[in-house]
Amino acid sequence: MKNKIILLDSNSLMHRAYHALPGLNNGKGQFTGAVYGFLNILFKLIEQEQPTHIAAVFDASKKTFRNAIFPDYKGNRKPTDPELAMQFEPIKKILKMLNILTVELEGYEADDIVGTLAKKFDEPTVIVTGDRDSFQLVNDTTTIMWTKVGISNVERVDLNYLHELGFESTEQFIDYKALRGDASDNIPGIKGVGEKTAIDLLHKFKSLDGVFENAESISGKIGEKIREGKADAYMSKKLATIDTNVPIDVKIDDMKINDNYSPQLAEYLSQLQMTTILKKLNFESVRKEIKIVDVEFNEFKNILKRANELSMFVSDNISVSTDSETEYRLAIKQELFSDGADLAEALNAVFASDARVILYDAKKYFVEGYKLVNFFDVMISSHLVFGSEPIKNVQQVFERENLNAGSAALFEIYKRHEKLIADRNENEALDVEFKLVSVLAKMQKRGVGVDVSVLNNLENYYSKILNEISKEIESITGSGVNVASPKQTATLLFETLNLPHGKKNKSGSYSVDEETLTELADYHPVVPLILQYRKTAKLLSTYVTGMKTAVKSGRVHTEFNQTVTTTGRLSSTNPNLQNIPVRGEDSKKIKSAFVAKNGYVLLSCDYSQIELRLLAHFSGEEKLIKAYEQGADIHSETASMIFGVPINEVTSAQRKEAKAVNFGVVYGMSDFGLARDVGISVKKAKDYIENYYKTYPKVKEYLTNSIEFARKNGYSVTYLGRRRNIDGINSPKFSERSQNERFAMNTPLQGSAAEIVKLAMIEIEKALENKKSEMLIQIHDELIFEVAKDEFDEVLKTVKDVMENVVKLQVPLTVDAEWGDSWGGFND
DNA sequence: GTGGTCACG
DNA sequence: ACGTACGTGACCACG
Repeated sequence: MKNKIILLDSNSLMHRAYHALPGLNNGKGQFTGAVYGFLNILFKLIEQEQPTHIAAVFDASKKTFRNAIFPDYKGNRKPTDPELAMQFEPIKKILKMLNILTVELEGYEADDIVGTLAKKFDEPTVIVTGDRDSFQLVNDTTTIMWTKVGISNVERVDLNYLHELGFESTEQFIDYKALRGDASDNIPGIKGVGEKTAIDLLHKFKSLDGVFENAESISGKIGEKIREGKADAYMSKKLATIDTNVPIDVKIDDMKINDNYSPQLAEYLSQLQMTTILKKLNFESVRKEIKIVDVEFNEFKNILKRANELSMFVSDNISVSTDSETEYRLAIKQELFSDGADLAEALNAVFASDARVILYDAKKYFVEGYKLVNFFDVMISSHLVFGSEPIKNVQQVFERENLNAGSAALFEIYKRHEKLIADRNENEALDVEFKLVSVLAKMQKRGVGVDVSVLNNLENYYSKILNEISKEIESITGSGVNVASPKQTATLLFETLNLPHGKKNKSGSYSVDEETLTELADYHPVVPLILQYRKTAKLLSTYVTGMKTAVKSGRVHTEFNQTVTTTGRLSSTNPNLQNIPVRGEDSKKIKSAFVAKNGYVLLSCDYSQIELRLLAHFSGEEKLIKAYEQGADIHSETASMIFGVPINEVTSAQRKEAKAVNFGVVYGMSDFGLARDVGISVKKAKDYIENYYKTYPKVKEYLTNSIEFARKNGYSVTYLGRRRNIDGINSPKFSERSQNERFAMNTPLQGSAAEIVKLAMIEIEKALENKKSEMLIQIHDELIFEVAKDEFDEVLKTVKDVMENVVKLQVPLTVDAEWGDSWGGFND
């Protein structure tokens, strides 16, 4: 096949695309218009021109050899918009993944390099640019695709085109510029010579040299100006002439196209939410070539026997693949159809195979009682690969990878993710998640004991209270308002009763949340009743009635999700056992319904201030480290420092405020947020924060670094290397940018804490393997066990020991323990 | 299905 | 001038 080269004047194209689509962003604060427009031009031209080689050329710096000739060259240029500037790294990254060579060289403009390459290879070449300067590069083999206006209007510029413009040669085109100048590049040309004069002169004298050879014969004012402007004209010619001898080492093979795109490409494009581009790229090679082979059970088993790696997908059949191209399908016995294999038998065969089994949601199979020895869970790898975005279902994963559901697609995703995770140093994070899968499955299956009679009593108790409150509200207000409806409550309080209103909520009506109502408590007797009603209704519906429906054979079995949170924490659903009330008398009532079985106690072990300790560890702040080493009360310590009082004179109010500051740091504190939480003025809060950072300067430094890291890389990273995408951190919108900065500060702390707990869980599960005692629940920094009384001392020691020593930090980790016959009646 | 509210770390 | 604490899930009303 004959060669054909496409050379992209990338800076010019990025500018064109950016100005055609200036505001285009993906809704996450990332501007993508230039990238999007650039790729659209690129793909259109690839299709149209069918090149064999491509290079994308960039400007390396603003100052070039032209500035040595004329310091003001391009001196009138405004700085590049930051919204455009931030798109250069993404486009280069994408070009790399497309296997398209990017070229840049310090001191040279893109069009010099383009000109050099065009001349060097002497092959049919198409230069893509929005810049008319490059017209001088046109010759018999080189044409230009010129993005005349915007990005969709592309014209082919060849020698004929130049003739039609009135130029007899490319040389004339340069001379034209030497005479006329170029305002946009700040090339002076000859003062007083405009477009028309320049063209007239070139028609008459053919060239710049010709003009000056005959300069004396040009009469009038214009002749004078031309003679005066000789030096300017020749300098302008130098500036306008593209340097085709740039010392650059590119071989033609470096530019060879290769559509074996990087596996990261689809992922990255979908991260930028460039769905149109994704479609255009047709990541369908896998899809198109999939061979589907229907097999019987014996053949199926033979395939399993031969496999080293095996993906499995279950729908109305069970399909397996040992590569991305072929799918072996086994029909499953359905209710209406008697033929086909038994699903359980087929699954057992799969999991008994020596192969690594690639599947979606391994925990589901563990819970169903299958034993998976060697597996790769695509649900979990997706959560890591997608920057810790929540994974909702398998369909979402296939969509993001641009593949159709099937076992071959799962195999393809496995290959992509395995490489990606290794490249991103997330192997350890992945490994921990995989090891945790079976641990969580066991915890779910164990469940926790619930005494339903306690719940029944509570149901009566709270129902009665609710009835009474309702009656009282009705008698006070004279109307049957439904307090559960924020809308009705707002109407009652702010229209009927005319109480002073506070903030509005998102939907524009006045908020009736707890904070607002607490402030209004003294205004009208109905307000405290509403608050009390709400609290009681919550307890009744969520924790009493709701829990009752979740009890199966005396136990509730929550579901722990590994792929929901953005920080790497677990979440708990159906029912959520991570938000059982802990404060106040009612919490004890509810918790007393959770009971240990006969001969056992419930043991709770929780990390003390794990996130603050991680802050001390990561920041290396000596004062914090020392305080923790000495087992000091960190909140009092902080209070003493920020309020400037001796440690033994810190009041409980000061300690409370300092505690809020300490929490605030972990959340990426703002003065406003702290003020609101503590109930002090913003000014005071600002002082506290300032004092805090003065006291612990390395904490400040650490947090700044966390933000800088996210800004530079687009993600935050945890102890084990988990990444969370932080993509709005460069947003021009203050609130969005600030929010992302808080994410950047909080994620490494919350995420690393979550990982430490996960590591402990894995080790504890192993340590308790041959014990009667079992781990049941995880509540972020707390683990709850059902411990056989005769194993108690040993188990407590083991658990505490593992939790405190599972990682080695610059500060000690400490664990507090409580235990009792029920969750509510702890007696330590 | 979404928003408001409130339970937790 | 901007308009906030970080991370979740369940329940209710309402469209």
